[in-house]
Amino acid sequence: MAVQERPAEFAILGLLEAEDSGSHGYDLARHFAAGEPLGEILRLEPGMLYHHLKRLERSVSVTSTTSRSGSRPPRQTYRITEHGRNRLRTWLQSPVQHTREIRLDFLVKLYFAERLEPQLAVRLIETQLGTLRELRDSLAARESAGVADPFLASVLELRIAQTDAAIRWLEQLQQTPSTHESRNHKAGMP
Amino acid sequence: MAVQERPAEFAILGLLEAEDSGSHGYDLARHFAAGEPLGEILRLEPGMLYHHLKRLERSVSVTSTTSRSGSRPPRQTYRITEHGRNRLRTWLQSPVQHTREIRLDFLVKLYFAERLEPQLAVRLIETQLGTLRELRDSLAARESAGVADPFLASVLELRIAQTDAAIRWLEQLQQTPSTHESRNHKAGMP
DNA sequence: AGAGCCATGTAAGAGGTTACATGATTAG
DNA sequence: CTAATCATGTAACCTCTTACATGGCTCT
Repeated sequence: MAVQERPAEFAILGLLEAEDSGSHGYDLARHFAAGEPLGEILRLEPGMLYHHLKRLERSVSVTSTTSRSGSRPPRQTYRITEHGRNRLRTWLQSPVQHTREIRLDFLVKLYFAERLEPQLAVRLIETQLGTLRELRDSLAARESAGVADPFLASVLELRIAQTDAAIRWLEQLQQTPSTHESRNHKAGMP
Repeated sequence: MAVQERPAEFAILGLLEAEDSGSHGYDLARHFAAGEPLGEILRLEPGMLYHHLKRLERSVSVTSTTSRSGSRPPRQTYRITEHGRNRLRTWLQSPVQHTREIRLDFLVKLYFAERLEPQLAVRLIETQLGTLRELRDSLAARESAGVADPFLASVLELRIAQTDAAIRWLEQLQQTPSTHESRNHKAGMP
């Protein structure tokens, strides 16, 4: 697995971006539970969630403040930083490079792009379509150039079929734009 | 990742099944290098290869004999055992349960089924088609039952599209049967 | 009083990546 | 003589999964 993917960390950043007042671990955890839309594509157990929060703090993408309300156990309230916001925005604008990443990485990007700034989602779908079309064309070129091994030919056909399916799905997304109300839409992320 | 997947170990078993006289690590490694058909779907670095061989030996799926030929460095020659043969055959007959496993696990199964016993590949394609069609139907049922969240509806549509693409690819495989000569075809695995 | 929720973690271990260690032999 | 190939591993380091530890609060 390539270094620097970590859709989970960007998902956490995305949740914090939508919460001006910050959020704490247990609160964030609910979004990753079964039944929640985000939980349907990305499951995150408490252990890993708290681990990611520590990592994000180390990379200065979030800051935390300890607060005890009454006699409850103390909470770590996390807020996204300027640096975190920049990383998030860059990530949300970058299409995934491989068809297999559509299922997880791209869906997470789409989820937050739609919720944070619908225009971002429109552009993301466009650039992702461009990337996948290039990929499809390069696969098709390899196929028509002739593949010696019949097994490898099948593999190529599978990849083309999966990529085409993703392309058609994206085209359909483009035509039936999200009716999602941008409840958390802010004037614009920096 | 679920326990007990390890397509890499079954790939090693598959290679050993085709070599009556056994094989050693460095020899096996060549099959997993770039350029080789197997290497196109499953890359295995030396470190992991030797690690898997040790594991397979511990689980009595293979046995090893040390042999030094001349003054060369001593080789560990590995041979598949009866138990290993049974595990391999069971694995080759089991369809994968998720669409995302088509790209790796299923392709490895197909690769070895075709090479070891073409009839096995025919049956594997059939049962895999059955599994994927059931999956597609259950996804379609959930879709027509109505999904509240529009984002989740998109996710469902993507999964259906990817599953359909895999189904059509398998149907095409079925119609244009492998012309692969069963060079290593034996009377039949036990 | 007990169940379950709030809240944050640690521990153990499976599994993988990358790089390097070692040392002999063969090809140019 | 130098580089590549043969041959087998170890070491360090990530990531993720699963399970559990801790302790207070709230609801019935």
